[in-house]
Amino acid sequence: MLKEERHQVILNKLHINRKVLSTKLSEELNVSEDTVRRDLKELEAKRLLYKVHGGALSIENKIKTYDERSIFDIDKKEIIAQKAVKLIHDGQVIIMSGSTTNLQLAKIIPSKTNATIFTYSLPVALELTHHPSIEVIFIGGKLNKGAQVTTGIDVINSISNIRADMCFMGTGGIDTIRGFTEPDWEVSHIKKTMIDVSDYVVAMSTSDKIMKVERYAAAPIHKIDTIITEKEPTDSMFESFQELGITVI
Amino acid sequence: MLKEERHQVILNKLHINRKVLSTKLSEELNVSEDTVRRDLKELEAKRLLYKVHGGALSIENKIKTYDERSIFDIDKKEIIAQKAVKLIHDGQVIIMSGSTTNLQLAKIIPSKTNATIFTYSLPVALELTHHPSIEVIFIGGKLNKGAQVTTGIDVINSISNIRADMCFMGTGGIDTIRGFTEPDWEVSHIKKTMIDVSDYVVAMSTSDKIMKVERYAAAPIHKIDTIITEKEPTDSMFESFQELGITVI
DNA sequence: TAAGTTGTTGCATTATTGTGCGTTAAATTT
DNA sequence: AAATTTAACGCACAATAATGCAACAACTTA
Repeated sequence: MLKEERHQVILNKLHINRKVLSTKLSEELNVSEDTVRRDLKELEAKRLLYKVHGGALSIENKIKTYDERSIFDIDKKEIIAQKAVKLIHDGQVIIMSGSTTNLQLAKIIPSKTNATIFTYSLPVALELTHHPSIEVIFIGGKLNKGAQVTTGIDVINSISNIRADMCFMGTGGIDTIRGFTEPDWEVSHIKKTMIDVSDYVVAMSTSDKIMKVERYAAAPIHKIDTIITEKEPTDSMFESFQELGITVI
Repeated sequence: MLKEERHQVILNKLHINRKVLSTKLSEELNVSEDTVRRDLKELEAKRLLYKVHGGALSIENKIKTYDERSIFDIDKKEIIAQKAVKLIHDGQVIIMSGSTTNLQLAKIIPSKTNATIFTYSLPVALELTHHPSIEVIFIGGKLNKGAQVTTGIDVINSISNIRADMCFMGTGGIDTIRGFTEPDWEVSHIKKTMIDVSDYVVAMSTSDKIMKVERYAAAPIHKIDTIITEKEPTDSMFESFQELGITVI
């Protein structure tokens, strides 16, 4: 493996995971830790990462305003994204909501994938900017600064004009009785619309959201086709969902 | 095997595998490694690949790594932004286009300023995300990945529904006869629409764009109210514009 | 046709680069 | 403070690159 290749692998890993460990890299790349260190040193000199004891951290952490360091459960979300990305196929029209899980998903879509993605999330759109072949349509509207997504009636109007094969969304809570719920009224409406225009609905959430009920209903449970969490689908907590015919991954 | 043939083979391999090794190529093409190196050198000069120790990688990879695009003339653009920010007042509705100058401007808007800003630029919107009081409306549409802005008919439609007090835009070229021109057809249309719906038009550009004419007309010169460059407004290059009643800052 | 011109290739030689290892120094953890 | 982990430094060795030169072929010109 060429040096440049290693560098790209390292940067790629860093982009997805926010950090890399020298020891792990040494194993994965089949080179000595010395070489890894030299690689990191070079990349640091180019300001593409910054080195710390034991490895390196993504420079984006420092620059990006959107504070990705504060993402909880980033490893769980990465697992979820890994499962979700398998559902994406060429030619699909996909809607993605504005969760950090979706951001992780956007990062790992294979570069050969050819699809159309609608989103109202600034970070997701920015991420997809680096993808060579995905067509990205941004759904405009009033910007919610905290979540860095657009909201409001414009968003709902725009979405209702879409006809999507699939939608991926983060979730406030999923419950067998109360269905899919959100803590924010606006968001619940947007997601309701997303679900209405999508043939296939994928709910992504960490397992702590399962059987949790938030204030505003977004959709009854039967509207959800697939639930993705970081746990094994054989976990007993999913039984009642599977009985309702929902696929759990 | 002729040189051109080898070149084709190399590029082909590169397209498939994303990398080639000098040693392997030497074997496969039945030429010395020296020749392979010379081939790679030539192809690199033509920007068809980039050479590294041991072989070469496809050019797309390089671009990815080159993520941090160096902004040209950043100091000039800062000066322009400093001048422009003085034109912003509370309560205004402003449209900002997607230039790096506008990004600089977005960065320095005082936190006490209270205004509504429409934009179709991802970086500008992201930047304004930190501003405590500006209301940001993002104009959705198909995403142009290179420039990180939305384009297309949706953008034009959205803009034509706005009524703005002021618009700030980067410019391709400004000429007393041919007016305000752009190298990109789509962009020229978007800017034309922006100008139509704005009461006051501010053109921001580095001085090298003055008297330059690009391919597509965006607006006749009398539609421009103010021109901002990094130079002093007393500079002789602005005389003809001032005679036309345009303010130069 | 002969001589010259140009471009391509391979080889020998000399630099440069990339890598791993042993040792010592620094940082981190216990 | 001691033990452990990680980093840094110098060195040796191998792989790769650059350079100058000579051989050769294809073509042009006298």
